[in-house]
Amino acid sequence: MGDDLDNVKIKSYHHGALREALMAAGEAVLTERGLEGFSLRETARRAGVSAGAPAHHFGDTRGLLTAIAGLAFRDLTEALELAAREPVQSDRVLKLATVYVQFAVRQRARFDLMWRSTLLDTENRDFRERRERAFHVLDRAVAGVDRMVEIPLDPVLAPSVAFWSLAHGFARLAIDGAFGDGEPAVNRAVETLLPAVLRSAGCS
Amino acid sequence: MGDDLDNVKIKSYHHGALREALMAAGEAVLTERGLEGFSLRETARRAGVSAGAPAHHFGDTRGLLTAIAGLAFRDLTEALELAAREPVQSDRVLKLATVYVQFAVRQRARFDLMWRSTLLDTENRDFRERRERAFHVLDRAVAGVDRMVEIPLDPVLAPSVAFWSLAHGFARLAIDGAFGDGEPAVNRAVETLLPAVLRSAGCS
DNA sequence: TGTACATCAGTGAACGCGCGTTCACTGATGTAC
DNA sequence: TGTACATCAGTGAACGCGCGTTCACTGATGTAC
Repeated sequence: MGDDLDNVKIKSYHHGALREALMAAGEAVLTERGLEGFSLRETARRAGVSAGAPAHHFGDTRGLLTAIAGLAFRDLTEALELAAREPVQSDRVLKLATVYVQFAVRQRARFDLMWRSTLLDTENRDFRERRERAFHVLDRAVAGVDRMVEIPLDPVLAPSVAFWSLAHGFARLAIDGAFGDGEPAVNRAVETLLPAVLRSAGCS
Repeated sequence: MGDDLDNVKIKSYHHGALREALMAAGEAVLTERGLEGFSLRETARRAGVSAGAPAHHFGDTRGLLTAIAGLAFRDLTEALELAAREPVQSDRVLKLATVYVQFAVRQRARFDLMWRSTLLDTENRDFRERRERAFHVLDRAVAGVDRMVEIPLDPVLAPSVAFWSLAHGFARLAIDGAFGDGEPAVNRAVETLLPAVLRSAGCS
């Protein structure tokens, strides 16, 4: 049922949009099995394609994972940009942090992947740009000014890096069960503890 | 050379202290290969013992990793306790954060392991106690009071959790290359950026 | 002090597993004339 | 409009790998009498 509609082009030697299909399949595998359980073969299987096919589009596993991580950074940037529109500074910071932490909690495997640099090609231009952009949005929102910085090592960036570290650390601790195991405990932490934490850090 | 001394008891069917030897070997594997590259067989090999031997002491891989993680938490607690002795509040916080971040940076694989709960038996009593104790030391040092809390979800703990998140997030970002790749970049971040970050967060 | 016996802590061989990658191949597509 | 040909995007079988765990076994240790 529904097969007729979905399989209008029942089968053809060439897929047409395999690159996108593989990335989607890869994200599905990540979601279901977690980053530790990821496998290229399983991803190919889900995309309905042989195990050798991905090589044509991504070279190897690292290539595919890097592409997926890049997309995740783009999504995070978009979510942060939306939160950055908040006109009141104190509310903005809380919103920004909440968005960051929610992103991590709700899309755990993708978030894990974004930072597991041993599995990624961190020299990849696209990846680097997208990661950089995420930090810039965050920096602009926190500092209230627009500036161009290559690597966040300048002390001028301290407030932004402080906020970033806080949100990132809270997200990781929540994900990794430091505030209790299971979804309910994690949600409670995000809802009640996170605002208190931001307040006590003088962020609002 | 030296073999005579090291192998006084050249070989005996029973090892005598295999449990400890396996944990040490496991830590060596972690250090050399990283958490992703860990393997039980390799650990047994290094301890000079058959692949089946660890089962007698740890049950399975998870058991061994949990024991190693517990030890890491104990070490972290000790390091934090030392830093907590600092009498001046502002210096204490900076010292505490530095110790936390240095621990993560210098013993990356162990630090990774401590939080990779999918690989650990988080129900293990010893492990839970040691993890809890690390947070307590941190809480006491930051809040300046001694209190008993089970799970850090109470808003009263907000300042401690804020500090914890900040240190944890900074450590992770540094480790994962967000402040630049390679040891020199990471060290520079810890030395110059971290103090600035703490200052801007009103921690000193 | 000696002996029987239970228990403990190892061995080593085998099992089955899924993995990533390679490679000669072939079917489909697009392009030049 | 038709044809030859290059290029592209797949197949599927095979390779070799190291892994964690199991299990019947055996050597060593400790204990009871």
